[in-house]
Amino acid sequence: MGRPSTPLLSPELIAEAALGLVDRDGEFTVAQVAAALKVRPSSLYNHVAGKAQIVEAMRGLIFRDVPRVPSGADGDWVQQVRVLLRAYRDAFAAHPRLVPMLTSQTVSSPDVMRIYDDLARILTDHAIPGDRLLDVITVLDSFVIGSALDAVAPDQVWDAEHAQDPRLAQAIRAVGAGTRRADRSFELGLDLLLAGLTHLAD
Amino acid sequence: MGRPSTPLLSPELIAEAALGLVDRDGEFTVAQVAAALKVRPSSLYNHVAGKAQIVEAMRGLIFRDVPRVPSGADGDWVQQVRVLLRAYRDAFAAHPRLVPMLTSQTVSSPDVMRIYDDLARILTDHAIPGDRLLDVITVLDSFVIGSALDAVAPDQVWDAEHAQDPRLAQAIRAVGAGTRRADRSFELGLDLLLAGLTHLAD
DNA sequence: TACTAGAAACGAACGACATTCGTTTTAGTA
DNA sequence: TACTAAAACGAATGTCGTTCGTTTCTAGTA
Repeated sequence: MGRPSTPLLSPELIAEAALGLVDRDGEFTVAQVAAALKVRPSSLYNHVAGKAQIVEAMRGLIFRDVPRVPSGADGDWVQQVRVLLRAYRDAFAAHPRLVPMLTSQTVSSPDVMRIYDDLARILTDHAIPGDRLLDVITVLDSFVIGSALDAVAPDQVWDAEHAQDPRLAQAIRAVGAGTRRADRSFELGLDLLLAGLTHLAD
Repeated sequence: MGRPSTPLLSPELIAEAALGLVDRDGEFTVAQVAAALKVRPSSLYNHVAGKAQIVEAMRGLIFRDVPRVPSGADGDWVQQVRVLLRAYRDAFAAHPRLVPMLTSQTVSSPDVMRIYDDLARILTDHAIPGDRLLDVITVLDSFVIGSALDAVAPDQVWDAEHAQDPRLAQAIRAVGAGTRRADRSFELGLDLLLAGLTHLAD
């Protein structure tokens, strides 16, 4: 009992333990996180304010390693945007079951703003008019988040049984497994949006 | 006590009461729903299996009134898709605080599949190749859901204080209030995606 | 070096909440 | 008119997040 010689907990350790549970079970309880860290639930509250804050810490975790796009990055600007959005989306896709939890609260985490900043710089440096900047970023952000949610959806959503239209039912049967399907759709949407952006830049 | 002469409850009444609470508070408890219906919490379980089912009933409620697009609808097919997606998105936007709850579970509600069916029919009837159909629908669906989530986000997300890039910060300050901003972005994304689809149809 | 303040872990307890079960009353039906 | 099932209720239960007082140890200071 009492304070240990070396701390057993930290916000990062708590977030990592919670993320492990979410990846495995799709949910987590404070008691489970405590058990994973060989600690009593009440101990967590010396490091985080509550369960919601643990979720925010997980958000920080998954975006921490999204690489910045340097000012003089190689490739044309469309390619730069493409790479950035892929990295943004991959951060979600690496922890699919976490995504729904991140949609409940919309906190302006610095880790997310950093991505917006890079996006804004690339777009304004290359032909996107300033009065459209925020709308364009919102469109791209919406698509990425929507795609991330789609990747979580079990293929049950695309259950051929529920489709009235026979061509839709057949298309559902023809398509591959979950991850590949979501990947292909994301790339298609990226192509469509970026092609549209080049027209907007003219 | 005992069974009343005329039933006080039904799945629809329960869903409507819950939706009212979600619109007002952004959340709901079973006890609150019961109180709104002048009933004890345990009574609800004679009509719905649990809280998750109440959420699903709310999903059905908001999509129930999305109009079908008839086979011989007027306007070109791009316009038909545009109208359908707007209606789909408006159904979300009418109850913003409900949207995050709908992302947790992904059940194939018939009310949603009906929208997919119409979408599939319009797209295949007009030039979208069958092997791309499901990907296109997924792209459009992802964008709509992402946009719906964006509409919930308080403008705090677009807080100029957190933006490093000065041009982003200025763009944030220049933009209007929440709802109009989300509407404009949705229309822009719609333009971009539909323009891309016409190229895909060639 | 002795002393103090605060950090960190713990145990106990609380309150909110979803859910279950047995009971009671009434509606519908053979 | 009896019987079955529906529908509302009250009580009870288990889970869960969170708070609080206590204990022990670390770090800073006179």
